[in-house]
Amino acid sequence: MNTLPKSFLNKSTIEVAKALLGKKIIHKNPSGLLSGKIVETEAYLEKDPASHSFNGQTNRNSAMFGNAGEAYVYFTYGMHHCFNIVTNKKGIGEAVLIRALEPIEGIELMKQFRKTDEIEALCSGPARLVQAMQITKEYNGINLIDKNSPIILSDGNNINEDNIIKTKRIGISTGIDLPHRFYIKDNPFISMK
DNA sequence: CTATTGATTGAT
DNA sequence: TCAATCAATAGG
Repeated sequence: MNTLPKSFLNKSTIEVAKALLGKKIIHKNPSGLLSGKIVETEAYLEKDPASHSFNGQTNRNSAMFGNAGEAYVYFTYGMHHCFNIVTNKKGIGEAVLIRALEPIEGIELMKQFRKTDEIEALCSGPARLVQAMQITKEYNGINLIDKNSPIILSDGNNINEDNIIKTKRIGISTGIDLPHRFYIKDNPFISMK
């Protein structure tokens, strides 16, 4: 079970968003191991009106400006958290939003956290997977490619370019023309179906 | 200090 | 289609 090499993040945010498909997120939770395969992502660039970083660094989004491979966890809509993987160099506010996972380990725990028995509903949405994986804002800014972190990014499959669908992003009101959402073709765990 | 707005979800 | 629910941000 290896963490992703640092060089993995040494690419553009768009490239990283695509390359993350098929990789794994593992949370060493006190109640048990929780893990899932990334099946859907969205890229947020610094010059993107839909990005939190568009208007510069603030207290809320400062984690986005950290080093690649760190976590950016934010709270929104008064009730939800979302989980991002920071990309690009320190000082540049770019990140990849994880929108959906295919549950692998700790499925019974996820059912409890999410209060549902439907496997396909456990992690098929940015706020859903955060609930299922028990990610909290305490993890904002932690290093995800350090073996000692509670949450790590792990190696997995590489998805063939032919099986990556590229579309417009979801839930935003600006920048809707940018095709920065990526997901694995024919995967049943995609959000907003 | 007050008002508005979300990178959403779940119920109606 | 709409309510839930609140921190960050914009405006005065």
